[in-house]
Amino acid sequence: MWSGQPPARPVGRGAKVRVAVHAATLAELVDKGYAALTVENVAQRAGVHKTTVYRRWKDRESLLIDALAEHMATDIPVPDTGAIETDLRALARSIVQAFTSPAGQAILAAMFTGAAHLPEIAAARRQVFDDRLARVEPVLRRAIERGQLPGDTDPAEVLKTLAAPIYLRLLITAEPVDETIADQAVRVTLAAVHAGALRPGRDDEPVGE
Amino acid sequence: MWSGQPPARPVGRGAKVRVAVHAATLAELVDKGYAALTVENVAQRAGVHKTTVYRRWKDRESLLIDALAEHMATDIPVPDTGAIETDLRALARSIVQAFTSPAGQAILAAMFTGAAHLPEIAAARRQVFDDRLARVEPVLRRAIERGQLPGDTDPAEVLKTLAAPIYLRLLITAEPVDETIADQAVRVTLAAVHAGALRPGRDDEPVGE
DNA sequence: AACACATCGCAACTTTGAGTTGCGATAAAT
DNA sequence: ATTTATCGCAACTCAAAGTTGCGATGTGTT
Repeated sequence: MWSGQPPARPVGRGAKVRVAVHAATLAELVDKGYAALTVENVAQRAGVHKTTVYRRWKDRESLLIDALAEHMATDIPVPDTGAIETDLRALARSIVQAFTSPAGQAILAAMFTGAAHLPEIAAARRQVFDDRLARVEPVLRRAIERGQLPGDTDPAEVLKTLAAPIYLRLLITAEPVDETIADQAVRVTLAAVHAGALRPGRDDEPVGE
Repeated sequence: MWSGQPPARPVGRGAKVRVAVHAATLAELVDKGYAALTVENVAQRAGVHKTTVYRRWKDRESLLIDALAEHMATDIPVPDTGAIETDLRALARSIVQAFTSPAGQAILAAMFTGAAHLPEIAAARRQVFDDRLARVEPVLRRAIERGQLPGDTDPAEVLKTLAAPIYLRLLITAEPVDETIADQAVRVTLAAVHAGALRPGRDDEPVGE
């Protein structure tokens, strides 16, 4: 939305304001929460006037989405240890670590429970997940080439199976989430893979009837 | 919060207002969304004045929480077919059906993505999940007694493993959710159970190192 | 160094919805 | 028929979103 070419000549001032407001937005989000996130407070914290914020961002939601999107754009490490078990464990633990810090909690709340009803943030959320999926897919491909996973394993399904129990605890049951949970997710995922339950497009599998 | 004993004598009028406002709240939620849910609109839709709403509920959030809690209090069917596969499939499909209707979508959005940051609704959400867990636990107990599941299977873990991939798709990846997903969740869960990955409190299990 | 122009600060708005208060009207139980 | 809690109504206060016009400031150019 703001990734267009910068206005012809003066490119100097905008960048600083941009990062200052982004930082202030996330900071306010972390210690006030989404509900109490006012544009005035963000502006004041950024050392900038309210009007300036509205000149750069359409409204409050746009600002928040922009700040979250930029924060989420940090690359995640893609493990390559030579064994699928340790690779998956690293992935699961990185999810856990990303969302258990105080900042992670606040961002999670805003990202997945705060402003989620509007289509833009839903799209952003989906895109974040898709990006990570694409980035991590080689891990599964290599495991298949090594013969550690069945050849018809669906990488996307594996990663969803890995992530799902973690997000369930983060978003719904609100249990403490730690490496124990991550490791159990790995065990469940590997059991499912080796049982052939994560192959693509198999809607005709027996389920018990 | 409003389950106290009714005021001594006149108990007639309050009940009708209560259900009317509840219904109006959910109706407004469904076709306007959480963001556009105003007390005035709810009151008007319920054929009641704004002030009356504020006399019964502390604020907007309390009203919404109360309405959602009452709606969620409907009992879900507890399957008992004699086979764990069909029991689990029925459970998974009931989750899918509960949240794929238009009303279910709106309620999901409010319950898990709309007003989730405040502690009361987080508690309500957790409680709803715990309730269903308790209600459904006999299904797993019977399966263990029948010898269809290992004796040290953790019922809570089984149900979380069953529900997690469905919620992931509902809340994060926003994929279409149908019986196909439910059935795959069953396959994954059964694979995990039979591999012994869903036993209680086993933090010392090998994961690949 | 001086100019030009975009951006910023500032104050004064409008609008909207939350939540409150006092009073008169209404409906239910006795 | 009377009592009493509840409801309708209007008139508030308050906070935050979002807007506008103008003067001040900083940035890149000549």
